[in-house]
Amino acid sequence: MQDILFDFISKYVSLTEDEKNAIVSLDLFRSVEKGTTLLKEGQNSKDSYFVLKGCIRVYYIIDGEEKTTAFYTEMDALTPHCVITKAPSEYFISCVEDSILTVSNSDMEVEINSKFPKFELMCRILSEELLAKQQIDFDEFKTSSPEQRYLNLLQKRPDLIQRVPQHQLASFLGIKPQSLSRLRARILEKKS
Amino acid sequence: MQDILFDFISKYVSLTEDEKNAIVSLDLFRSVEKGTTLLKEGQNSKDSYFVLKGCIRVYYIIDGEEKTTAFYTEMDALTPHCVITKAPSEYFISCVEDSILTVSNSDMEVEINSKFPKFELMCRILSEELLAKQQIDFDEFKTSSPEQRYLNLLQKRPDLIQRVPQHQLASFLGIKPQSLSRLRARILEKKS
DNA sequence: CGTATTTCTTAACTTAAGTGAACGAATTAT
DNA sequence: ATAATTCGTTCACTTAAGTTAAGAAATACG
Repeated sequence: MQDILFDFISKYVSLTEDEKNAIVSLDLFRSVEKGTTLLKEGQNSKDSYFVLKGCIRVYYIIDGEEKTTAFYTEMDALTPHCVITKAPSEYFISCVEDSILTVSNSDMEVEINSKFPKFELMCRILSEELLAKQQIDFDEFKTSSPEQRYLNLLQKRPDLIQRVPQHQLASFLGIKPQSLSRLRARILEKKS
Repeated sequence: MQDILFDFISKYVSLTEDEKNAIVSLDLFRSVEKGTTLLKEGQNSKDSYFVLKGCIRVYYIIDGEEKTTAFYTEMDALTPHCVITKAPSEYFISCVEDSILTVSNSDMEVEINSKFPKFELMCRILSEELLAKQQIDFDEFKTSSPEQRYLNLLQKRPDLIQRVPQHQLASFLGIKPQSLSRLRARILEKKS
């Protein structure tokens, strides 16, 4: 399981055995059950996550309704907004499936980063990359219709459509569950 | 003018006079005329921008139509996607107004970052912050209607609505110019 | 195993966005 | 200065998403 983490890190920097051991000794690995809430609205957590296996989601509760805005699966890293701003969280994070994660505290990260400049470098490259990637995702979202967004998702993350409940997918696509059902029926119609 | 840049930097790290001089000696400042194209689709630029004064925009040309997805104004930093991925740009960047920018080459940045670890730290903090901020923007976009998005923009960036052409604003809000006109008329109606 | 709950789909109706066209106003080019 | 183009708004019409409600399917749970 640890290998997944080191495979991921190796895309950015190369680690010595000592450095790898330093990471392992932090004891970051956690198994979490489907349905577990990792972060609640209003909380002031310092934890960041990296998904080794499974799926977690970010959602808001607006007017009593759950609005899912993001899914994180294998090899995805998530630093919640509240960790950066040190303000209470505006959203929830919970497990869509039984998952294995690393959970790292931001104090811990500051310490590691100052001890190993290599991590600082990795974090910079990683967040620049994530920022650029997310910009493209946002641009695609803005410039396409719900139907195009669904077809796009089908191309880029086909697994999500299988493993995630429809009503969560719907808000992820910026529409209502009923509209997603209808839209899918429409697409099937067109194909035939 | 330089002070704006140093004010910005001081939010993240504090610089010595030597370090400030090192930056000034890079000769990053550029005046650009309204309408100037800074980056074209297909180009492989290494330049990043920081807006000291004015406004620049990111837009795609999709089926012959301009789709504006982002505006950068005073104190905003923009590293184009192609600089990160080293692939040809998918979008254009141009000046909405006469502007004063800093333009920095990524080779230059690598050099500075290795010379002054402080910059590395600043870049990491900055991109983490931008990533978090953009995530919230994306979430708000997903969870609200065009009308709510317009009202939200009116709150958060009222200047944009004044200084930017309507048809560019429209695609920024994910709709057509005609829909933006109608939506604004609808809001005025409601108020009275 | 069966009941309760949640989830997904369908349908009818409402509301808002997309489309194509027209027109005046503003901007730009010559 | 004038012509040409671009821009913003309005309108009528089309299409798709929101809403409300109902029923079927899947899932959770005692």
